[in-house]
Amino acid sequence: MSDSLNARPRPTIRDVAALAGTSLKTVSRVVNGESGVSDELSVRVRSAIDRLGYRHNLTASSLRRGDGKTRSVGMIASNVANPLDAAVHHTIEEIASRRGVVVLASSLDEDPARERQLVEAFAERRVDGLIMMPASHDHSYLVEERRMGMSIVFVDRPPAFFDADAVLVDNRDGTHRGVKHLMAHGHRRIAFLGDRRSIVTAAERCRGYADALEANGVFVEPDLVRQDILDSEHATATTLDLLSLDEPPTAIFAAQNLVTIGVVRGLRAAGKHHDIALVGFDDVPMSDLLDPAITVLAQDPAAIGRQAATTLFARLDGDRSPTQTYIVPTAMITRGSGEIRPPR
Amino acid sequence: MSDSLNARPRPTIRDVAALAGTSLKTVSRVVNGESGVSDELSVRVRSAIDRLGYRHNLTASSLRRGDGKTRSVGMIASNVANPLDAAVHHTIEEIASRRGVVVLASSLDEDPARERQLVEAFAERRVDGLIMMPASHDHSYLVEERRMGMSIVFVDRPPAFFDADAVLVDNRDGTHRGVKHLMAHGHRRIAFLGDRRSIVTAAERCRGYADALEANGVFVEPDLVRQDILDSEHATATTLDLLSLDEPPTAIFAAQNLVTIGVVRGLRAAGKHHDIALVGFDDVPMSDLLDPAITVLAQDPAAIGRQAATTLFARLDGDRSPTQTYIVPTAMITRGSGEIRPPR
DNA sequence: GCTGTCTTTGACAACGTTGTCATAATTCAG
DNA sequence: CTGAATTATGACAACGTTGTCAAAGACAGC
Repeated sequence: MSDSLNARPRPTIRDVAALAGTSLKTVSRVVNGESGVSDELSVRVRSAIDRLGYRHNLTASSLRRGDGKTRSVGMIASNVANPLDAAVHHTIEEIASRRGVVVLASSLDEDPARERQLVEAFAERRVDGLIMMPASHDHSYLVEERRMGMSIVFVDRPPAFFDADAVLVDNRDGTHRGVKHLMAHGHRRIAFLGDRRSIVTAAERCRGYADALEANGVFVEPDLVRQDILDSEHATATTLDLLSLDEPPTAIFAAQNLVTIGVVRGLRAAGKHHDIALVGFDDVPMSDLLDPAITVLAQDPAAIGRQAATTLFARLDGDRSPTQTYIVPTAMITRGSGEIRPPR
Repeated sequence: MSDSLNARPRPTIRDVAALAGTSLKTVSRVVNGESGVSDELSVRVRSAIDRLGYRHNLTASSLRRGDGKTRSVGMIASNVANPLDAAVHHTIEEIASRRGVVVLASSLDEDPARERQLVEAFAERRVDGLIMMPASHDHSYLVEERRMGMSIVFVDRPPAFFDADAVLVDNRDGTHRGVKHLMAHGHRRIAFLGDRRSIVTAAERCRGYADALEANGVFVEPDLVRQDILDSEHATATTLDLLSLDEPPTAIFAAQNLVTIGVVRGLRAAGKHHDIALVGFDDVPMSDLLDPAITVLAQDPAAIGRQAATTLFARLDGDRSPTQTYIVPTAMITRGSGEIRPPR
């Protein structure tokens, strides 16, 4: 690290001006590509910039500028390592970077307290906008933030007690379609394994399950509905438990990707993976290579990210129209596991 | 968006001071938790802060502060949607957030030009440090940045023409061990499928393959070494091509996760997945559920991220010791595909 | 009471930039 | 050649904060 010994402070516009033999303001004009600087002077300034290794200081710039824009947006994800979140992040970041905007990304790991901390951290850095996959159930605290100029778009889960743009997935309808698909293949005893009930999307999916059964005149049997499944292992155990019932289900709907993986493990362990049908919500990587391959309702993370980013930037560009909720449809990918028929 | 109509500007320290009936400086002291403010005044200031919804402005703060720290670090990933990068990102973000530091994350998608753009974008925002998974092959341009105070840690790939801390993976040795494992199971005709040769890690892995063969007195047969594989489909096609040779390989080493997936598809398509052994570099999600399950050399993204973050923060805290390279070992996970024996 | 120390408080400048406005130089119409 | 309009340039204040320093008050020791 020998360089850091002869560390020198970053040159400022002042240093550039001195070297180019001109004033602060002229350098500022060149840096910002404003018109009204003679070619000769402009060249001199630019060469001084190169010689000094000058870097524009956006911190100072955005402080002084009228609009107060920092050219940064925050993304609050459930977990940036989750494949869906990561894919959404990637799309947002790509669109943002085309506009010279950077993305601050943080995970909240289903912790509502952390959500507020992160909003505060981003507010203190004066991000222009926020893309948020929330964990809390009351977003009224954001009213103040927005009044003070922060645009906010919700993704994956809707805002509560707060009016904002949202990009959601057709949880209820998608699940409905998935369960209907199982019924079309002759199933009547269909189990539902879902994530924490407190997560709005999980609850919606459960509702879609009930919708589908009822629409086909089948009663929801409480014993077949298992919610609040926290992880993959829990899903495996629940699957084994379901299989040990006197009248086990002939099909399973797994309402989330980690749950799906756990169910697959459970079915394998019981040697039933070719006998019991399975449809999962969320695509699962490599699932086409399993035997049977898994039928899923796949989300489209690129479409979700794109919609979120374009909505946010439209707001930043001054769009004042009423808030909107966009539903990005899921696509059913039939691969085998969902087409297994029940024994007659 | 009715709020944005009655948008009001963010209150400043000035507004808080006026409401609390005190001076700027006292509010600043309270906000920064400095000592030497009477309890009574401190309470008055805090209540004024709450009433106004005041948010500390870190942009202004870091401009004024002596140390010039922005409490932000940048991460330049190959692709934030790549599971490995995303996991590393998550760990870094967690460690950073414990210190009140935010993480700017961007992808460069193997584009060296973008690498420089991103460094510039981060430099203009005066990030305190940079964690970088580079795409370019000459990092001497970073000398200037570091001299001006930016700490830099390389991850996954080493710096070139630039002395910096690096957190790397035992590509060569890991591959060596994987290929040796195949040889221990009786294989002699082992194919190697690798990523772009221009990527240093890919080249290292290829070298490890050659090492292992030579250490066991087997000549490297050029026909069995396929590099510059760009994606999963390409790997599938290459696998099929290898299988059509007069003397096809009895085992395959896939040097990267997408390649591994492609190879699996190819072996399946040819109905050879139970006959030809396979070891992959990088773990592959769900690979334990495949038949056969896949033997891999797994990286430890959490360990990589932790090492990168702690190294960076040590530098930010003033550590001036000589730069170091940390090697995070890979672990071989034997699951079945790598233990298939050749026909006798 | 007086001196000296310690604590609390605030006035002011400064961080690096850009908005505003004034001035000097140039061009153009008549 | 004059006066007006236009262009190029720079002086200065301001953005919201914190570092520096000085002043005022409280308190102890004599």
